[in-house]
Amino acid sequence: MSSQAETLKNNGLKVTLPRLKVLEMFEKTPGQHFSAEEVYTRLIESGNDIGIATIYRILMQFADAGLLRKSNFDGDKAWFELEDGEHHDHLLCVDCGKVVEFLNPSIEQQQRTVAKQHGFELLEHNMVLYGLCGACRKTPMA
Amino acid sequence: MSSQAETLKNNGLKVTLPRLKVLEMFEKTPGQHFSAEEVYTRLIESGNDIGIATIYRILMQFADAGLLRKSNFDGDKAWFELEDGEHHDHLLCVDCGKVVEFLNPSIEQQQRTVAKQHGFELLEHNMVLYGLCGACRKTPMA
DNA sequence: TTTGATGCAAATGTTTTGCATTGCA
DNA sequence: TGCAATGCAAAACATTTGCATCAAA
Repeated sequence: MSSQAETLKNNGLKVTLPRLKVLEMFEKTPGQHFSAEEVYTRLIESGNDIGIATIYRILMQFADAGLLRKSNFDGDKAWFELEDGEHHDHLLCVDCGKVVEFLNPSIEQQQRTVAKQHGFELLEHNMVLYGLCGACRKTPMA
Repeated sequence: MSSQAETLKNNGLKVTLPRLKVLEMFEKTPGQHFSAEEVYTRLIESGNDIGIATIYRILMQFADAGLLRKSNFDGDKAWFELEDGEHHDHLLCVDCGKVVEFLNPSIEQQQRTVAKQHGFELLEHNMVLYGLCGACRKTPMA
């Protein structure tokens, strides 16, 4: 049995071809983010016969199972990435779309403090920093 | 001329009835957030004749002009609030939807540091903390 | 075999757009 | 008057869902 099949089983998901293909795609490209549409296009182009609805269902299941992480970079469409077990936030270049993952313990600490100050129990958070990456700062858009 | 008319003019926007009504609605309820649909419903219920498309156009213009601030609490619809000139982030109760605004200089500082470490010029950021407010912690959902 | 997964198409919810009409300056 | 703003309806877009079919256990 493939390692992907093992992963699915361990997460209580029945092993099916579409699920294997989606998981495989993410594991082939560690550290990258994809929208549902992108996952769909890639699989279709790889010769797989799969529907966009199935992609959405699988991505949601994987996110629920903790295999994938779902991010919403503002009002835009949702992006998915492999969950590496380690929480992190995102730094996004508004020019080229480059995404950098980071983890800042000091910020995480302060977030808990802020929540506490307002009587909240912090469950999770979403933080995206928008800026210009080194390359795009040197070559501004025409 | 009304103060709302002044505000519109000062921001390079022609003074029209729909714009006045939208601005007035926000200024009447400081510190509150509304979706486009909510703004629409409120104005209709106040006896105004206005289209949803106009609401969207006006909200976008106001956000561009810096009069309003647009927030996307995850993949959900967009929310708008009066821009008070002071940047702040949001703390949201996942149960009752209560929104608390906060500003934490230490986090803001760390964000700049993180961006710098990765060679980015920080332009802006989006941060939403999700949790349970005091009231909802005491009376968990059935 | 039997239940759950899939694919398709249609429905949904939010937001945007084309276009004829209206209304500020 | 003239051009921008509006209202309506339709389009666009991401996402979800109903349902008949298919496939994994």
